[in-house]
Amino acid sequence: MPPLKPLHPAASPAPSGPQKGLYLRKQDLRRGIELMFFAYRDFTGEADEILSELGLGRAHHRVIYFVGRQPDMTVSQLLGILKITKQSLSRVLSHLIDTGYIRQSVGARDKRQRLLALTDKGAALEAKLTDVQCRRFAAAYSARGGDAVDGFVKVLTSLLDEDMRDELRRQYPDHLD
Amino acid sequence: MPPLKPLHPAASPAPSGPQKGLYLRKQDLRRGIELMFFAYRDFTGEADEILSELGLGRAHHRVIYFVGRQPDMTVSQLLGILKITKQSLSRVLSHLIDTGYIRQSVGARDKRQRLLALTDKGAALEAKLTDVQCRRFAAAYSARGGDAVDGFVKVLTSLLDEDMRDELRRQYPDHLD
DNA sequence: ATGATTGGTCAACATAGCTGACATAAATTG
DNA sequence: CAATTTATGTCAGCTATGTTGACCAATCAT
Repeated sequence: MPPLKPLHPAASPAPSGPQKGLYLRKQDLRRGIELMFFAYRDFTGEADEILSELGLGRAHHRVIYFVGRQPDMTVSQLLGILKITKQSLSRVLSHLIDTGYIRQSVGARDKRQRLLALTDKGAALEAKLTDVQCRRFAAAYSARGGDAVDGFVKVLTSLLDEDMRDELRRQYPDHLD
Repeated sequence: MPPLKPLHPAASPAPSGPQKGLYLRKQDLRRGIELMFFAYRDFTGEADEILSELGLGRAHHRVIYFVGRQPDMTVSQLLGILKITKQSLSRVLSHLIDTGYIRQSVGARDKRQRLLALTDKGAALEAKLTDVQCRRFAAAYSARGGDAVDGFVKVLTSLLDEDMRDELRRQYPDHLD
């Protein structure tokens, strides 16, 4: 593949058009868009490989991750986080239960609820997957330092829809908002 | 849906385990993982809606975006950016050509190459889609300020695979590395 | 001329989302 | 208690987007 030409030749000065801040130039916004695309893909890539060897996909990963994050969560809660249909979840969840990664128990307070938790097998996989992703984050965070991490978290938080920002506040009470 | 319990009760003090930096606590790394998931979903959500009304999907968006970014790019270059198979690209690209969003021309230097460019119709859609995503970024960037944007870009860049970091350096010569 | 590169095509398959319809059991409410 | 709502599950079918593998044609480079 022939290499792409740079979008903006090094010689071209920063345009001084009608922008409110230097970081609000169209060019910078597009870089943000592209960074999100590339970073998300690379960030999920390693876990995807591990999963595919086990015949699992990213959808399974999400279930395992969030169930591991909060044992005995209900199906409703999981649906609310993933924002997919119960039919979509059902396929993935059933498979994880059949293959012994997740177990269900009946809710004590409300017997309609199915409380979800990882089995030992599930917890082992969750640890492995979370580990590779945490390593990547730890490397990035270490390389860039606390101030950069702070900015990263702030900007990502502001990219969220309103309701997810609320949700995150509930999840992480000490979340800088 | 009953609200999720916070992962870490507000009362619990920051653990002082064997961490190198405060932002490298397991909790902070997991928040990073979750932020990437939620932010990516929300960030693509608005564009997805526009696309679905036109019978298009995110794959079409990517093609339109990157072709718009660099007119007359070759199929090889596009494949190299998207990192999908040519068969996957073919389906999407053919559709965009058939429906008049993209046009092809034969390479002048190398007649095997098909140079890709947006039609007026394609450019209009690209503008609309990029606009909604840029708006979201502009809002987030403005809300958080230049230092936060700087940290955001730095951390995302460090989350990339090595080769994509090189690629980005080529794309944005003034990219802080 | 030969071989490599660029691009396209056909077929088959897998994952992961979706809608719609329907069922069951438990909880809640009048 | 009866009626309704809620939580969950299930069946059937559709769509979008990725994958392999095989094969072909045009063009370029040696």
